[in-house]
Amino acid sequence: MRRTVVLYSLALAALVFILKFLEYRYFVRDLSMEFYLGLVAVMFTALGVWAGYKLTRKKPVVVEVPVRSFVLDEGLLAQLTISKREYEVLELIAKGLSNQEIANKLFVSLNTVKTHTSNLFSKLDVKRRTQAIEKAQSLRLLP
Amino acid sequence: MRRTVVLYSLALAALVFILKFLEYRYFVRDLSMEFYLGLVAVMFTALGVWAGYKLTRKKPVVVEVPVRSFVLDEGLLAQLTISKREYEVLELIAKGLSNQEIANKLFVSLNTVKTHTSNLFSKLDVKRRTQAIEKAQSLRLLP
DNA sequence: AAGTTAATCACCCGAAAGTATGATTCTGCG
DNA sequence: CGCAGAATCATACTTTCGGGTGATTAACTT
Repeated sequence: MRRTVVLYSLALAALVFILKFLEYRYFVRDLSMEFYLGLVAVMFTALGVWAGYKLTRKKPVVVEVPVRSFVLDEGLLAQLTISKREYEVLELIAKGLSNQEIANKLFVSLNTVKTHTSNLFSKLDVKRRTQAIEKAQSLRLLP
Repeated sequence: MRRTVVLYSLALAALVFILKFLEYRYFVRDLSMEFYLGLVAVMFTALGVWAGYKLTRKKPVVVEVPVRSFVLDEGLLAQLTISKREYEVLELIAKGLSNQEIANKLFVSLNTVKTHTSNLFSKLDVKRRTQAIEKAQSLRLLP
C-alpha cells in the first residue's frame, strides 16, 4: 500500500519532469493543448488502472471448510424455549448417555434429568430420545 | 465488458465537452497548462481506477456443495458381520422408531426386533440404541 | 413486591428397552 | 444332501424411559 503510493508519486514526478524536459529541450512550446491533454489522459488512465488494481486487489483468503459444518441456530433454540440446561441434556442424549450417566455428569439427580428430558421432548414434539436426536439433527440443533 | 468500454468512451467525450464548454463560456483561455493537466490527470486517474476495477474483477464462482454426502461402507458392515436385517433395524432405530414400530414396519414380532437389536448392539459394542446411533454415524454406517 | 422462568428434586406407575436362553425355519453354498 | 448363517419367535427377567403431579429455590423482570 505505502509502496504503491510512493511508486505512484514517483511516476507523477517523472511525468512532469519528462514534459518539462520535452518543453525546454526542443522548444516545442506550441504543442497543442489537445496533445498534452491526450498524453496526460492516456498515461494517467494507465496509472489509474495499475494503482486501482494494486489497491483493490484482495489477497486470496484461505477458508477452512470442515467436513460437517455446523452452526447452532440459537434463534431456533429460543423459539422453542429450550433452556441451556435442556440443551446440555440434549447433547448428552445424542452422545448416547443414559439418564443416570447424564445425572452423574451434570451433578444433579436422576429425577432432575428426567424432568429436563420430559420438557425437552414436549418442546421438540417427540416421544423418545431417539426421535429427539433425529429431530434435533434435522433442525440443525445438533451436528 | 462492452458496457464498460462504452461508458468509458462516454466519460471521455463528456470531459472534452466540459473542457470546451468552460473554455468558451467564460473565455478563460488563459487557464494555465498546469491546471488543465492536473484536472485531466485527476479525472483520468479516477477513470482508470474504475475501469481497471471493472475489467479485472472476477465474477464469483458458485460451487454447489452437497450438504451431507454419504456413502455406506459395506465392507465395514461385513467386517462387523452385521446382516441386512440388522442394518435395516439400525436405520429405523436412527429414525427414532420404537421396537414395536419397527416390528410393525418389517412385519415381524416384537421379540424378533429385540433379538436383532441385541445382536446389533453386541456387534457395535454398545449398550443402548442411542449409543448405536452415535457409533454408527461416526463409523459412517449411517448419514 | 409480585410474577416469571429456570433449575432442582421427589414419588409413582406403566411402557419400552435390553439381556439371556432356547428353539424353529429358511436359505445359500460346497 | 447337510451344514452354517440368517431370520424368526418365545419366555422370563432386569433396567431404563417416559408421563404425570407437585414442590422448592434462585434469578430475573415488571
